[in-house]
Amino acid sequence: MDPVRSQRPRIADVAREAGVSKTAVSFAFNRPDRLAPETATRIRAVADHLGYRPHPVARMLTQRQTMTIGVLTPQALSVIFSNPFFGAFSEGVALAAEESGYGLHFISPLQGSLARAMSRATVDGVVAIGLSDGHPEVEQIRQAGLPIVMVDSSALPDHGSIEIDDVGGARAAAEYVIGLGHRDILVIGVEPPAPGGPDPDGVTARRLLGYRQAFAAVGAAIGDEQVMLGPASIDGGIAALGRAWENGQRPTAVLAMSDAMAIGAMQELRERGLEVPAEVSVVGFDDIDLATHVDPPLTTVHQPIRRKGEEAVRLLLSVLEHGARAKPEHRRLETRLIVRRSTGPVSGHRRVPPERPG
Amino acid sequence: MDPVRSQRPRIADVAREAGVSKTAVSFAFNRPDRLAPETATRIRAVADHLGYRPHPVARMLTQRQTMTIGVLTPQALSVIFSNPFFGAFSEGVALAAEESGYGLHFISPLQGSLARAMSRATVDGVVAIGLSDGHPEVEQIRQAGLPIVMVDSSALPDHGSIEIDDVGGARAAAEYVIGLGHRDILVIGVEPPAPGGPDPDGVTARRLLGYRQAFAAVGAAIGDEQVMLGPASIDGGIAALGRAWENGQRPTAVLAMSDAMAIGAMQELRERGLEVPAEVSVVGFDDIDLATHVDPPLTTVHQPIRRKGEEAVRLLLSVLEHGARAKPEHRRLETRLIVRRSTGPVSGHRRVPPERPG
DNA sequence: ACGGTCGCCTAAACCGGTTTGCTAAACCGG
DNA sequence: CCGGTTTAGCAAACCGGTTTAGGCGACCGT
Repeated sequence: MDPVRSQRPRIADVAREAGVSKTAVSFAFNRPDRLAPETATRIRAVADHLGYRPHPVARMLTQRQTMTIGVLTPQALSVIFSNPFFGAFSEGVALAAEESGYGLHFISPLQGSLARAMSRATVDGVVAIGLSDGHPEVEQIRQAGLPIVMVDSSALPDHGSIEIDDVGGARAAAEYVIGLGHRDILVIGVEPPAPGGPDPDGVTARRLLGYRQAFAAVGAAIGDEQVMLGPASIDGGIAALGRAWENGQRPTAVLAMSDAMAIGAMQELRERGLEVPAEVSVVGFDDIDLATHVDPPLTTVHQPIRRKGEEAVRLLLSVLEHGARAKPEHRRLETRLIVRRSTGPVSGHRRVPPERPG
Repeated sequence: MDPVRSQRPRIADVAREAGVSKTAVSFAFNRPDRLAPETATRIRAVADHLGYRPHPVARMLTQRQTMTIGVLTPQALSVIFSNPFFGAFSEGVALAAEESGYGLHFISPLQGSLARAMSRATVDGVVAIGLSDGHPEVEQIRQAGLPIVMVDSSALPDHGSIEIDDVGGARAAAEYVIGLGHRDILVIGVEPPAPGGPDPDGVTARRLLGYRQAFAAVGAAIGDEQVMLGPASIDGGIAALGRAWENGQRPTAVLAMSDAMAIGAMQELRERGLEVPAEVSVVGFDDIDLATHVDPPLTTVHQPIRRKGEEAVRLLLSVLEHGARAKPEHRRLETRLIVRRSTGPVSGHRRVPPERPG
């Protein structure tokens, strides 16, 4: 018949027990200098004895800050965590957040609705990755007055952003295989999150542009049938390469927009009896840790994934601390081609002539 | 001279603007049935026009729930995200959380203090992975009245837990290599998070026990010099194998407690001119996705990583919803050996005789 | 005309803290 | 002994919502 009144001790309980006011208790925790030393000590002792901890939510409410930053992803976390790229990005984010004493809250569509997830989230600011500008949630966030830093989406002028040189990186990759003599190419790309055609401004579009620029420069074109999209995972790469092959594509080089997909493609090539790089060259993108550890080590376009996460957080924190007066910064990080052993000169002969034999 | 009074519209603003009470506005959002339909519509229109969203923190405070679950890790997120195992585990956690409408908050030591991080965190419950029982934070969490589910630590009776059969899995792995004729073994283990000796109850200890049981059954023993610890990553595996080799160990089989480490070990073996599995067999633990994709595909002990995350969350949610009256459940998931191609019979001869030649 | 329902809406209390005046006592120099 | 300054602590307002307990008028049956 006694349902344990008030599970958790409140500040008033401590105050009563210690024979002081709530204010005193609050001071004992937050501004001990405003209390006689021994009073502060005594209050803390009572609090300890009662097992009292200030309720974090109540504290957030009065202080108007949560000491938490949100990581916003347009895709479900359950799919995004399977991409090693995201793991590395999160490392960077976590590093910067932890060292500044901020917690991390991952925000992804709840029951299909990113908006619903956003309105529940208690964060001081948001790092959004891969969220295209048009996305309605961006508007919602701005209305909520939350600072936001966009990663990998072309920037809106009034919030910070971190980008990489996607076009340049892709172009470098393509130029390299062109230099090796390759002209028959297959592009394996990352499917945009929203099923509704590639977002015109997305990563995929920018990298494709880079590839196309390089080929255009030597008078070649990349047709749509040479571009295969899929999810950014090893299995996605396997599937994409498989589909291309079934469609009759017989490239001498594969340009993948993600290392995970490149690794899948290599594996599927081997499965089909093709040697990498002797018969087919493969280039990835991202330079995830794994890229050096596969066999053969993957030629790929390096981007500073962890640093991207770190800088995004630092940009956000600078806005949080200096108020919105710091005008939004747009930072672009470099990419560079890393040549390893998954690429080689085009072989003089084709084992399986693509057209009529003889 | 007008610093934008009240950045964000409050419920009182909406009430005034719509000419109703705060209560009515609240009802318009939460219990429209208690209002005349057209009143509710009008209020919502006004709210919309003002760009009003209920403040999530205030809402949390009155409803006494945050709709958020915490994932507690004793290590910094910046190190833990580099382990593919954790990515897969998070996938499972995210899947179950998202489908129930819960958000995810990752809790890791802030500036070195897990306790500080915990007291800031606004969550309804906690899934703790790899937190040994003795950890003082467990006590803190209980005092805070937060439900908790422990993953991979031997259970305290009064909260739920998810475990796997570490001992059995390790024993199966060891028995298998014993059956292949191997007697010269190297164990590569996961270094416990806290630098202070292996926790006697941790995963590492349990798996080691399994290995030892199997070898004891054939009258062999695994000496301490045959056990090498390191961080659970590819590089950790490389380093561990390297160190063992420098110490003069010449095993014919390597038992690793993590696939990432096993992959690193394989790579380092190849680096040193040894063939896997012809000259040295390698067994992993976990069966991460990558295990099928390396060359050769890795023989390993499978554990249902994603399901572990899912079930932990479901256990937690059932406590959250049925109150603490549901008595804590302890669930143990199965492990099983998956034989792939990184293991083979011990070769009859040693290329490099370990002792005096001839 | 009257008591009883019902439908719609509100005032006030509450969630659990922090913060802003303010008061009363102690201290201090002259 | 007196006016002024510190010091220690308090009451009350506030953060931004939700929820309880009614109030009030319209409608209804008699």
